[in-house]
Amino acid sequence: MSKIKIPEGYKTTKQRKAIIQLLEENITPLHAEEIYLKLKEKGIDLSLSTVYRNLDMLQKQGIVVKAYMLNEDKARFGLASKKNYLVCQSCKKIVIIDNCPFEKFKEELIEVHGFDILGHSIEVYGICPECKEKLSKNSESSKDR
Amino acid sequence: MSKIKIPEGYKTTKQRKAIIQLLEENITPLHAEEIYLKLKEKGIDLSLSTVYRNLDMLQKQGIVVKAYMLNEDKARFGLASKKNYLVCQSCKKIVIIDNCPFEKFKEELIEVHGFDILGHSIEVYGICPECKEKLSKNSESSKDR
DNA sequence: CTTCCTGCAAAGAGTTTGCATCAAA
DNA sequence: TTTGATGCAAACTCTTTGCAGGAAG
Repeated sequence: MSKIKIPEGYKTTKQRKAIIQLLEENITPLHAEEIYLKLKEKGIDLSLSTVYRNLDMLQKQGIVVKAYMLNEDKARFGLASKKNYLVCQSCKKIVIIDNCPFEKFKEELIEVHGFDILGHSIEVYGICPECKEKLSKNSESSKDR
Repeated sequence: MSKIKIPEGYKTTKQRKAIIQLLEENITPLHAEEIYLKLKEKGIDLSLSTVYRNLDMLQKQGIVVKAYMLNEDKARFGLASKKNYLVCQSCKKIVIIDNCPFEKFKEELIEVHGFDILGHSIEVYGICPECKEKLSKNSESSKDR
């Protein structure tokens, strides 16, 4: 059951429903082609251009956000509600930052620069606990205890 | 006089020097083509592929950062030292955030998620004071005083 | 002189678009 | 029915690459 509703004036097609559902299931923003392939695997019949056209529409409706990650040249698409996240540079796992502390910072920016703040995006790169453990094991065994 | 030095093993060509200098002069990260055109205007003879090749090298050396801005599909390139900024959505002016408050937040993330933090990027979108003023004038005059 | 750099043109990759067909309302 | 959505293939845009000539060390 999808929480996101298809906007007024747009038809409910199985491709569109599937794309939205997939975005809801995935915390990680996906490449257009990943969306296409994952849905194909699930037995949904669609084309890459349908994926792009739907993502474009959803972006214009403010439902989807398009973002480029560090050292990548393909756009990723995710739900607008999932915007601030941590990325593990080793396994690429993504962890959403729920209580974005940016709100506090906002006031400061408004004071100092006089900007009206409309929005923001934060990307943080690091190593997740699981990978940290694996990596330290490897370095220990290479030291041969 | 350029603060950035050309890395060891790379030759000092006029194109390379000019690209680095241009990046130093501009707070705003530039598109590859903008760099190409601006340098052409200054009378420097270069090609677009030279721009790309140099930016690529500088990025691998950690001197330059490649970033995509919201609603843009072309990469922008700026010096790595100029990473956190405010962007005016109206005039596209960029203001660098000097004292990034992220450091405080980092501790919190490490505690909550157990990530080792390697780096981060913050983009903030808003309207700068100048544009705000212009925009409010326009809406007043449209109200006809 | 040797090595690296450049310009040009061609190739590549991701994304967008036109058109005929198809399905939702 | 009417209107919007889809699939396909072609077109486009940005970026990368191969190669021969040229400049820096």
